[in-house]
Amino acid sequence: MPELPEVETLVRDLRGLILGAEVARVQVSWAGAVAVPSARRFAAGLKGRRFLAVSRHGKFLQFDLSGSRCLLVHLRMSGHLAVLPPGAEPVLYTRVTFHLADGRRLAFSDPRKFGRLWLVDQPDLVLGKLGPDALADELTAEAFVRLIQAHRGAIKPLLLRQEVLAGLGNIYTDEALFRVGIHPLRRIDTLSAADLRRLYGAMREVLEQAIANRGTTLPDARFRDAWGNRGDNLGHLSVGRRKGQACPRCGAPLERTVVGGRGTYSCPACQRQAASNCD
DNA sequence: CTAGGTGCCTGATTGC
DNA sequence: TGCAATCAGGCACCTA
Repeated sequence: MPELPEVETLVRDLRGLILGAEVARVQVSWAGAVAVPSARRFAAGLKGRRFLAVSRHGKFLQFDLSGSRCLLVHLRMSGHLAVLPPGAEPVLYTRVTFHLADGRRLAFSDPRKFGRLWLVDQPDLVLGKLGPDALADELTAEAFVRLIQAHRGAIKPLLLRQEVLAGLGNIYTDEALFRVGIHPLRRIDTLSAADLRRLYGAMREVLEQAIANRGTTLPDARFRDAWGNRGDNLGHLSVGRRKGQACPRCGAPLERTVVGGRGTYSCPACQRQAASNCD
């Protein structure tokens, strides 16, 4: 499931591949993939545009196009983008194909059909609801502490809310909480500012390490970079998908629970529930 | 406000 | 063995 590091990996790859390229024609194979506008207007509106910039906001990819238009892509669960050389076999589950003027294709594939694309004049119409990006320079440790302390309830579900903090998903949230020994259900009001500063540091480390490793490709997942290669970060996960295996810090068997409806991996010894949750 | 549920989807996994 | 039921999961949306 692409989270911030996987999206960043794709952004960096695509930047090198398609900047300056012109869209000759767009083929929408599944109209549901286009959120805004209609599939027909989406295809027509992209024709003849050039890719001027590629960036990322949380898990959204942003492609700035000539003519002051903007293509936004969210991969959700199983979406992917790949640049195919002329004559390459089509990718399975391709939903939208951008035929480039130089003969290559940018293919958006998505078996689960959760991913969406937008063609807009103002990206803020879609991105404006997002909280600060988890790796943004402006998100200092102090800003992070204030951001978290503005909310109540359990820490993990809050970290997953994109309108609060953009970019974290299930895997890296679990990793960051493990690194600082905080239980996923720990109530925010029981965490000190020092706890939250440490969580901030762990979050940035986990994300930056995953980007350096070109993302995490889970055994049963499909994430690939723009070249079709798997990410190398799987072996660097401490708890993710390691139910029953030994905690890398204390050796206790790691457990899988459900928090906020999401599979959650943690160490029952290193990440104890706060006492205040039990009174 | 937060918590908890449902629907969207389909490949993989589980159950009988 | 084989088929059907269930699960996973990001996000929007709904209700309590």
